[in-house]
Amino acid sequence: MKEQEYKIENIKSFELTDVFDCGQCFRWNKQPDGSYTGIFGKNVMNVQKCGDTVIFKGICNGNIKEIVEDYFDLNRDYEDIKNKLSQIDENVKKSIEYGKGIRILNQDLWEMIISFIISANNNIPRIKGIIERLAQKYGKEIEWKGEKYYTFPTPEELKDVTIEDYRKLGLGFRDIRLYETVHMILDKKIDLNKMQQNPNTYEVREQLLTLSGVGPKVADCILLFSTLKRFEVFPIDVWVRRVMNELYIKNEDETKVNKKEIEKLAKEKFGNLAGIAQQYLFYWKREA
DNA sequence: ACTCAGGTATTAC
DNA sequence: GTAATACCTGAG
Repeated sequence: MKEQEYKIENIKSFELTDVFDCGQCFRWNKQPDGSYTGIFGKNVMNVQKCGDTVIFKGICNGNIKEIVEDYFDLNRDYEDIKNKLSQIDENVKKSIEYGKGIRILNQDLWEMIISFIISANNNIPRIKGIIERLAQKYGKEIEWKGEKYYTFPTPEELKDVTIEDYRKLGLGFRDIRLYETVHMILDKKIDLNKMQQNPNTYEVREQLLTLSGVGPKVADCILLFSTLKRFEVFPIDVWVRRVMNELYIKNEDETKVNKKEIEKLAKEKFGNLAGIAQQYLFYWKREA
């Protein structure tokens, strides 16, 4: 595989920090020069932005233009989405101004399932560390510019990994959950290809919930951030609960806010764009 | 020492 | 059904 490059001029709705630090991905790292380098599938890539020009550079398993357009969701009109959401109210509008460069990546379904199981009751630096060690130990090495990168391990590559092995990687109590889910998928108790084809979000969500370590929040993150791409879901974590309470519900104790109430509110206000709205609100509240 | 972090599974009313 | 409780780990 040789290095390829792809340049887009006058790009809209694309800011590096917004895309990579809004919480949807775990394997992109900021470089000293401000660009980001990451690995997805068998592609190792660096992304830099100068003015309104974005340059994608890396070694790709295919045509870089096609790969980039798919992964970065470039064929979706985020300007239109932002305009629609901005009309809801001033707070949503403000959150969109803050995270105006967000794009929801098309990330591998399997990788998202495993990554978000690891994310439960955990913090981002540690989540990233665990995923990196997992890839380093069980994924395939790819070298680029003298640096080594590791693909996210496939189900097959995790076939013989034991619960103890996971524990050694620092997974903590999530070790058994990961083990069980890996084997449920290997045994085709859940067929990810079929899941990918199923347009019924409710059914897919129910299937995800049968996986060990996958509860409502993790299921919704998988639905939103993977290639399943269901924008109508609304993952509720501590930050989203906080921002929704502050903006709309105004309960004294945010921890006591009912999830059903938040879900209902999100559906009423954001409809089939709830997931994207969630991302702007989450990022705004967490970073700002 | 102690709290906290992208929740989930288990147990108890 | 809904409400409490434990849970690895490591950074602050």
